[in-house]
Parts: sequence; C-alpha cells; structure tokens
Amino acid sequence: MKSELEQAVATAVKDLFSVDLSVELARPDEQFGDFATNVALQLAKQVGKNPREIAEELRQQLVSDSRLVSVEVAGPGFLNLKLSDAALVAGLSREANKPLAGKTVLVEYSDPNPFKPLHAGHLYTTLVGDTLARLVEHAGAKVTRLNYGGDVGLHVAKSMWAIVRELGGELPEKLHDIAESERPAWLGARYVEGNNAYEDDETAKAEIVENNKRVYQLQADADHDSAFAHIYWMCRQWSYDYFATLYQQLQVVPFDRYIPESEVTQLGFNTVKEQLDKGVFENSDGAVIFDGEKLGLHKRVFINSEGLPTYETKDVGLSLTKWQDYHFDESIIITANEQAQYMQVVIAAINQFAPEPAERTRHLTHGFVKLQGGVKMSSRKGNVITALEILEAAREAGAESGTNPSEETILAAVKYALAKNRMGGDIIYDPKESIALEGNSGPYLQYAHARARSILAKAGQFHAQLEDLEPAERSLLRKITEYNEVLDKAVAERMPHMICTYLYELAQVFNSFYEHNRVIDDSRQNLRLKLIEHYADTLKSGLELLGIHAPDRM
RNA sequence: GCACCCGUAGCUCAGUGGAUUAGAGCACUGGUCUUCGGAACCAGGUGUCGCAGGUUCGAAUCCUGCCGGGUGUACCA
Repeated sequence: MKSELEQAVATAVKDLFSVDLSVELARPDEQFGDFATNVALQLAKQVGKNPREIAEELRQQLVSDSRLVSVEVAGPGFLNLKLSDAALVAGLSREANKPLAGKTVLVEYSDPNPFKPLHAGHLYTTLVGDTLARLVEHAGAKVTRLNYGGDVGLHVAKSMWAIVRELGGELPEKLHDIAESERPAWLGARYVEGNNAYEDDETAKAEIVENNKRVYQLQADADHDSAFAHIYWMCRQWSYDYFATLYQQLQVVPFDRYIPESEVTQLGFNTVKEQLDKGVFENSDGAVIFDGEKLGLHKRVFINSEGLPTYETKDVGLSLTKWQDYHFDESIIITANEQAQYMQVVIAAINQFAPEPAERTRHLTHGFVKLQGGVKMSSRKGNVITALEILEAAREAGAESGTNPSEETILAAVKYALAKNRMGGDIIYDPKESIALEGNSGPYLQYAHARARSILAKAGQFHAQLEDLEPAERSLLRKITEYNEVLDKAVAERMPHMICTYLYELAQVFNSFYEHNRVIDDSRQNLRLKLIEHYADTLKSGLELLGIHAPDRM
C-alpha cells in the first residue's frame, strides 16, 4: 500500500508541477493520519511557491483517490493522508515484499577459530548473522550461510606449543585422558598459555614461530601420520565438535558451508604472488605488502618475512573462493568492528585485480558484548566472556527470578537482548533484564503471543470480515499493517534490530486494545478475533525471523 | 599523531533531515479492574540530545572544530 501511494503522490506532483520526484511516505503519529509526506516543502524552492499552497494543490488532487478518506495540509506544508478501512485491510492481505528476489547473497558470520573458545562476540555474530540471513532470505534472496575460521596461523601455533608442553611432549595418545566435556575449556586454557608465552618468553616465541611453519607444512603435505599432526587434527576436531554442539543448542539455521582458512590459503597465496609481479603488491623489508596509504588506508602485510601468508592473504583467497563458487550479487561479512579498517585494506587490494567481488562485498561490524556490571574483557588474561557464560548467566537470572523459564525462553531472552540493539556499538548484556517477563524482552513477546493464541483457542471457530472498524480496532490494524514496511526497511539497511522495536510496539498496542475492549462474548467478537489472529501471526512471523520460537502455550 | 566507531532521561536503549509535547523499557510514585492468561492497563519526566560554531524554511539527525570513551594504525586474527 505504501509504495502504491508513493506512486500516486509522485504522479500528482508530476501532473501539477512537472517535476519528477521520488516520494517517500513517512509514518506520522497516528493522530495525524496513516502516512505523511513533505514533498510540498521539498518543492517550494524549485516551484517558487509557498509550500502550503503547493500542499493545498496536491491535497485537492489526492483527495479524490478512493483509498484515502482524508488528506490534510498541516504545519508548514506537510500532507497527512488517512487510509480508508478498506485500503488498510487491503494492505494486510498482501504477500511479503520480495525486494531481493533472484539475488544470490552470501552471509558469512560466527567465524570462530578452532583451538580458541567461542566468546560472547562470536555468540553475537552467530545470532545476528542468523537473523540477517533469515531476513535476506525472507526478502526473496537465495542465501548461502558461510562460516570461516582460522585452522592455521599464529594463534594455532601458540595453542599447539602449549598443548605439547601440557602433554609433556608430542604424545597424541595422552589426549585421550581428557574427558569430552572438558575439552573446550582445556583448549581455551592452552591458548591463553601459548599467548602469554609468546609475549613474555623469547625462547617460547621462537618455538611458536617454528610451530607456525610446521602447521602450514602439515596442511600442505596433508600429513596425518606424524605425532604433531595427530595432535593438530584431533584438537581441531574437538573444536569443530564443540562449535557444532553450541550451534545446535542455539537453534540457529545450520551453515551451508564451513570454510577453514587452510582451504583458501593456497589460492590467496598464489594470487598475491601473481599480483606482486603485476605491481599490486610490493616487497618491503622482506615482506609482501599492500600500500593502502596511497588510498588513505593503512599498509598491511600479506606475506610475512618468513614467507608465510597472513590473515590478509587468506581473506583474498576466501573472497576469490566465494566469487568462483557462487558468483554472488552480494557478499555480507559480519565481524567485530576492530576489523573494520583492516577489511577496507583487504577489499581495496582485491579491488585492484578482482573488482566485481570487491564491489559486491559488504562488511558489517559490531562492538563488544559486555556483561552488565562485569569487568572489561581481556583475551590476554584469558578472562573473555564465552558464549556459554552468557547463556549460563541467563539461566542463573532465570532461576533467581523464580519464574522457572524453559530452555526455549532462556534462548529467547538472550537472542532478543542482543538483537534489539542497533548493530555497531558495544552491547551491555543484562541477564536479569533479558529474562524479565515485563519490559522489552524476548520472554515478554513470547508471552504476548501465547496469550493471543490462548484467546483464539478458547473462542474456537469464527468467521469475520474486517470492516466498519472502531477506532481502537483500527489502531491495532494500522500497527499490524506496518510489519511489511518494517521488514523492507530492515532489509534495505541490513538492520535486524528494527524488527524488535516494531514487535514490542505492536505488543503494546495490542495489550492496550485488549485491556479496553471485550472480545469474547462481545457483539464484535468475531471481528476482534480476526484482528487477534492477524496480530498473533505477525508476532510469530517476526519472532521467527529473530530465531525465537513463539509457542502457543508457556 | 592519524584513521574509524560511539556520546540521547538515574540505568539500558530506539529515533540518524521534518512539524503540534525528543520517545520506550527498567527503577521510583500513585491509581484501575470482584483477571477473556494481571507476565495487564492508566497517570506521573525541569533530558544543556557531549560542547561550540555553521548549512537549511526546518538539525538529536548533515558539515567544521573541540571534549570524552572505544578500536585500529606492517609482518596477530
């Protein structure tokens, strides 16, 4: 309905003033109407008339539109449009818009590294990525969910160093002594040790640098026989198992593909070598670099002076692999914002020799996830908050609240609390608030949905036409019809949090309606039940985009 | 130093060119109804929209400078 009306206003502008204008209707406060436009103000200078006069001319033309019951000029020259009930109802029955129909979109998120714990930031990208992928899919795109992680590189070398030390030598059989449930924590502790040793101990540092080469070598040789390789592959598998368990627990849509760094390293390495000859990269102090400073960015090392590829080069390989395998229209990558400027350099470098994938790549970043009242995270000290600790905090808050929330409600609490923030800044996660049954929380919305379903179940079968609406009924319907507009905007801006803001407002409008209007055993029962059904369906649809189950009973 | 992100109510956040009162939640105060699931509803805000300029008919929103916080700034990811 919105786009049709925008078209109608644009046509009126064209007819009256011979100006082509792309009209954007806004949602004003309900008392002013259903839609509003400021075109008269925009046109004033160009047309050379007072904006109120322009608005008045437009009003006279638009008022004959059968979809509108009133058109008013307000303030300095705004036009407020009010829809007829029939037009409002028509907006309801429409299919979801498919702005991305026919597009192939890759979404890369989560990106945990084997040998390291999955921390709160990974939890956030995992969940927000899951939501974004669902949203883009809902908008009609063919979506491929990708997960990428560093199974080679210095961090692995650090872990391997500490693992071997802990085992008392390259003794893979000793790994069997570690209970399955303890493996993630055990590996996490080794990473911290390796990292500290690298910073504090010169001998250890030299050994770690050597380990780094050995890990690349065992990948290149497909070595599955040496003791060192046995340890490597087994611990890598432990990490993968642990990630898989966690994803299952989070009930996210399974990834279509997991790409280990080792899989794209060679392509990246060869490409950088090739482009070095063509002058895209240059030699500097024994390393191969891209001089981003010429573009106002940073210089970054792609192949280090040991002759090993860095993360940059692997990202080149990843980008080209994605392009070769999917020929995407858009490739979305979600990472922490500490990688924002890094990624600009990598994309700028790729743009020199493969402009298509570079231009179609969109990097979205997010801040840290912190616990309310918690200490600042530091990976060096090993006191990062892990994904499991966030879930555990929610569980504890649930237990303390005395409401005995189900595992599904705990998930809803965490997912909603993270999703409701605009992506970009740091997030303060408050477990108590997230699990609370009142306020802007996941459990509140789950309850709102269950309550509506319960009313419908109690009423049984009914048939109704939505017509001759009372003001309160109309307000609820108006809010429900905003849903598709919200989704369009959330997709266009790749901002899933808009769904949360809307769903909460929707629930508030409903609760207010329900408080003041009898439904069952009222003369308007069936019509109101119909509205409630639309409301519940909308709520459920929105929650599902957020990966939150909307049970009929709680 | 330079670059990027952020700064909105006591706290956590929406709002990122529009208007008649800058909005929610939490917390706090009072009230409603002999509950259609009260996990509700209604009422209660003197907020320097970090500060100062500028652009605009119109700025929390855009531009410039400054202040404060975070992140990055060549061989980590």
